[in-house]
Parts: sequence; C-alpha cells; structure tokens
Amino acid sequence: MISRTEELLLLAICRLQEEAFGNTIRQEMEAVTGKRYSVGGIYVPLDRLVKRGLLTTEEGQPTPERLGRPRRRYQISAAGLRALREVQELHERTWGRLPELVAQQLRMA
Amino acid sequence: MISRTEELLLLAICRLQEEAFGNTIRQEMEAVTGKRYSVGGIYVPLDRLVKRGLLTTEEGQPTPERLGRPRRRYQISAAGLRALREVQELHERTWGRLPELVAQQLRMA
DNA sequence: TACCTTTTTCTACTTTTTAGAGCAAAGGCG
DNA sequence: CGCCTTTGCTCTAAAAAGTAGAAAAAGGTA
Repeated sequence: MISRTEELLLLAICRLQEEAFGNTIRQEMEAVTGKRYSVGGIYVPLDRLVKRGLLTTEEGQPTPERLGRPRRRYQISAAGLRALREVQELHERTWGRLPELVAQQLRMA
Repeated sequence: MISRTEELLLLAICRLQEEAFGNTIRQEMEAVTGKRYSVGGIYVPLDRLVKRGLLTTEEGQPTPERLGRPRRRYQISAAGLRALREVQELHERTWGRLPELVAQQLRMA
C-alpha cells in the first residue's frame, strides 16, 4: 500500500498531465495541501516511485526556450494507476461504512 | 496531516464504536486492508494518537464475563474527528479534480 | 572563463512503520 | 497460596519514509 505522500504525488502528476515537472509538482502539492514542501520532500519520494515502477520519467528536450537546467517530466505508469485504484477501493471500504452518527459528527467537526 | 495508518485506525475505531479494543481493531484493520498487522503495528500508532489527543482511552471494566487481562477501549476525540475531516477535504480536492482521461484509465486499471 | 538562473542530486536527520519477544493482569484449580 | 491458562499490552530494535537544505548540474550569456 502506498503512503499518503505517494498518493498525493501520483494524483498531482495525473492532474498536471504534460506539465508534471519537479517544481510544478511541488507547487501543486503546496496548493492542494496548504503546507510547505522542501525540494527533498518532493524528489526523494519521486525517485522512490520511479524506482518502484509507479512512475516513468524522461529528460527535458535539448533546447526549449527556457533558462536553467532542463527539467525532467514525470508520468504515471500502469502500475501507478493500479496503486491508485487500490487506494481508491480501500477508501471506499473504510469511509463508506461509517455509522450514521459518526458521519454526522464529521460534518460538524 | 495524519498518515494513512493513522487514518485507517481512526476510521476502524469509528466503525467499531463500543467494540474498539486493541485486538478487535487489529482484526478490523486486517479485514479492511487484506494485510497482516503485528501487535506493535497497532499499539505503537494507537499510543501516538492518544498522546496527540486524537484518541481517548479507558481501562476495561472490573468484572466482565471474560477471561484474561481486561482490555482497554479506544474512542475518537473531537480533535480526531477534525483530523479525519481534514483528510476528507484533502481527498476531495485531489481525487475530485482528475482529468476525465485519467478517471477512465483508473476504472480500467 | 566566470557567472546567472533553474532544476536536480545528495545526504544527514527525524519520525513512522514493522516485527515480535516477553511481561502484565485476571480467573480457575490443585 | 502457587501455578496454569487465557488474553492483552509494553518495550525495543531495525527498516522505511518523510523532512530539510546544501551542493552539483546544465545551459545561456557577458
């Protein structure tokens, strides 16, 4: 089972589509969670996901109209999609079966 | 932000209601995730949640009709409910905004 | 070449997860 | 009482994940 950080990263990459690079991913993570992420907080788990085969990545193009070091694009793999699917099903099994009383308390919390 | 394990524990305790004890929680976690949990895999994070105030706990009753050491019951606190609520909102922000193409791929994964 | 900008790699540190040995508490019984 | 059975918990060590930021890399440009 992937961790929450891994889930958020995979989802951010899915939402960003063609624009999934280190820094845009970081901005998206900050936007969606409301908390700060350091550089390492993004690249360390990204590398792990690539190593495990849940993400693929490719070097940036030779000469885009951009300053600085070329950026590396990330994409979700078939295994990554399956991992997300698994989380989705777990979410349904857990959140879907809450007693009505608790559901009410949650709405007010 | 609570971790996935913490989320699963809080939810299991909500579902179990009056029956949320160490061992029943462990069984519920195994049932819902399909994977094995060691004793420490339950009590270590439970203790942390109590220490942080997301759970409350009370000693077992003096003389129930049960063998063995009395068990300790867990309950979610107001702070625990708020933490769950936060996760729920994050889930909506992330899963709710997936491009249709990805949503389709997920259904097939 | 030296420097500027942007992005990534590296690495040290903290927290969480994982695993299970062994202790604690209670009742039954010789 | 002392020991056994049953059930539940504490504790600790190791592995994995999360956090933080310095330093390196890759181009472009003066």
